[in-house]
Amino acid sequence: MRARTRASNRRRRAGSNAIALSDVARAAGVSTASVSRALNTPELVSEDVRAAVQAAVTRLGYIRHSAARALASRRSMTIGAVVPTIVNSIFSAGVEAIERRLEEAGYALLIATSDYSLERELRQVRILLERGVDGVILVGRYHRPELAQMLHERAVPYVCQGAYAADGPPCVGFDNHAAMASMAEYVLGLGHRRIAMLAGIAADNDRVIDRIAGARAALNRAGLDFVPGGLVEARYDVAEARLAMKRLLALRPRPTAVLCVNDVLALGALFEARAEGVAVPAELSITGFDDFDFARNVEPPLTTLRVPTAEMGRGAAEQLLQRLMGQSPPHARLVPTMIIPRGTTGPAPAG
Amino acid sequence: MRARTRASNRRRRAGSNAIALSDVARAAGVSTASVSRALNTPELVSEDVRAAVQAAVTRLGYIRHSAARALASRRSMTIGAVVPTIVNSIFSAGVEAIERRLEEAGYALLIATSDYSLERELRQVRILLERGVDGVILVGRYHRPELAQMLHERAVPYVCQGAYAADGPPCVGFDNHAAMASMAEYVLGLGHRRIAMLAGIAADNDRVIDRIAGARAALNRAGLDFVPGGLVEARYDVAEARLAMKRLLALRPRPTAVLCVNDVLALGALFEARAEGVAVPAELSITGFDDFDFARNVEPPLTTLRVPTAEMGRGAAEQLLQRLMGQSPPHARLVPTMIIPRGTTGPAPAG
DNA sequence: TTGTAGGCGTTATCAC
DNA sequence: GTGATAACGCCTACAA
Repeated sequence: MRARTRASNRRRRAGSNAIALSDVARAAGVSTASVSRALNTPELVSEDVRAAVQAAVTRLGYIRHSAARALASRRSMTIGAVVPTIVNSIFSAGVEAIERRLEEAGYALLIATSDYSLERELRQVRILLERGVDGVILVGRYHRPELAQMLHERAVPYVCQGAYAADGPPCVGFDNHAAMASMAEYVLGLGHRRIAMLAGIAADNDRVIDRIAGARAALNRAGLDFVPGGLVEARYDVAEARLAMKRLLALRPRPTAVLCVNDVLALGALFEARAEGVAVPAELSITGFDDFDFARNVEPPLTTLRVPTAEMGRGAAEQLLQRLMGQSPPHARLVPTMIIPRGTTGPAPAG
Repeated sequence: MRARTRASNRRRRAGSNAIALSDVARAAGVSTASVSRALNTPELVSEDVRAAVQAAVTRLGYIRHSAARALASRRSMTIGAVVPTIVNSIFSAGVEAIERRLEEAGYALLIATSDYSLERELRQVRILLERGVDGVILVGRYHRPELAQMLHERAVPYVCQGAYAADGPPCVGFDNHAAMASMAEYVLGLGHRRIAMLAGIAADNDRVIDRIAGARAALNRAGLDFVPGGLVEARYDVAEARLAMKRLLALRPRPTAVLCVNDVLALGALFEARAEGVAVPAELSITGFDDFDFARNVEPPLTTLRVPTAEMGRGAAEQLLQRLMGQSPPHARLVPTMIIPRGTTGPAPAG
């Protein structure tokens, strides 16, 4: 019965009809170790072996089994990212940049959404850890304390994106407080004194909290504050933004400027103002935050603050990769932002 | 030397300081098999074992090792999705819906982008296969032939999303040809005769090709065609759309209606028309496709065709999950679309 | 440079 | 219901 070949023997088992590395080894007439080396560290094998393995691989259509690789090498070559949502183009652009960079380095991206909930973020990280990710990318400064602990216990490096903090965990981002403060100052410089703010839901969201605080700080320095009732929150959704904006437009005296926490809200504000017949920027100035695709193309084009989303995503991926390679990149990286004055802001109306 | 405990013994090795299932077994005073069962098929173990294992798991902070599970069970509990890009909210909303459904079922989502290239899509699928995904979700009807072959060889099920075809591989989508034809008919019904089309890049893109063909077929049935020079392509980007729209607006006689292949292009067209002082819809009607967030909120609100993006995503995930569970869901599922008449369309101007 | 062989952490097949 | 134990497919000292 020695006619029973290894192939048939293999096929007998478990229903695995896939080509394994051992099949390649046999076909190439070398050991499995050599195949592994030819594939992973080709510079360590002779030209002959490399060629034979290469030929066998293509002839057999061999595809590596990454679970087995992960188990043996103790690295999954997978990175996990948890973002609030990918439907907001700010995050999706960041994720796409991350994916691109990781792909170049041979890593895959496991994606999860937190829905702006720190609780959910924690759960997602746990799942990612089960999946054996080699690193994690998060958004923002606020996280459940258990999160850092879990990551630390497993020695899984992580990078936070979108908010700069010199002291916290590694990050790539900017100072939300300062950025929004500068926008407030810009509007103050235009002569506005009755200023309101259209914010996102602040709960659990450090970016929103920092931006609100930044704007308020700038106003305070000028001896002002938001107009009474002039700080409203809305979900990141044009319809919600319009509703919230309606409340701001109903204030008397009406604010002459509305600072929005992001561009989606700003467009909602702009649409609502137009629907209500309020002239922008003659009667009312509106500012956005992010500078996404539509910002420069609406009428009038939106004054906003440019955030280098893709650069942050790529930078976060880069930093993680470097850590994974045993390097020690700068702990925190600050990316630049810039106010882009366009058509939705103008001098405060007289009176 | 028998004082050398298993723990220290374990710690000695390979740097793996993670808690393993065997540690849980020891702590709970049961076999590894029982732990595995208590975790995966709790109904097969006694109440005592279940409780002991549960306690040990939480006490030790045990996290399962999915690579090992994948290797042993031959299932990675991971699904791969390849989409053109996630920056377009149509796709990101679909991906988010997919992720949600998969999460409920305990699957993780590996994401990859094709950048609208079938070549790249094929490469990405190969990578996903290396990753051992249990299933794949794709977009559209057009794919490299090698793709189906690879998937078939490995017996990995897949579902295509966003385009309905009764005969091709399993899919969840709608008939792009018919949908765009209905939109063309709607515009014809408004009395328009000089009609143009702002399309996406058609190469490799069945959705775009079908939509163009659908519109043309409807026009043909009315004895018409696009106005000469009235079919232009643009990347899905507001700025590009405006450029393309500029060419359309320069045609003489000017078209009275422009059918856009999606909402992003339609907004670009709308912005450009407004910038050029062309009244919408009095002088020019514009239609979109998708009904994304901004569509109903711009001024005037965009007439478009609603596509149930999230439903398609969820449906695709659902179909894949059913296949994975050995069921045989309907091979192709048609989701409904609907024309949403809003403010950018009106009767053809006289003359 | 190449091969041998042990082990990575689970699951699944057997007996009991 | 429970426990041994052999895979699962690959990597990586270690030896040659």
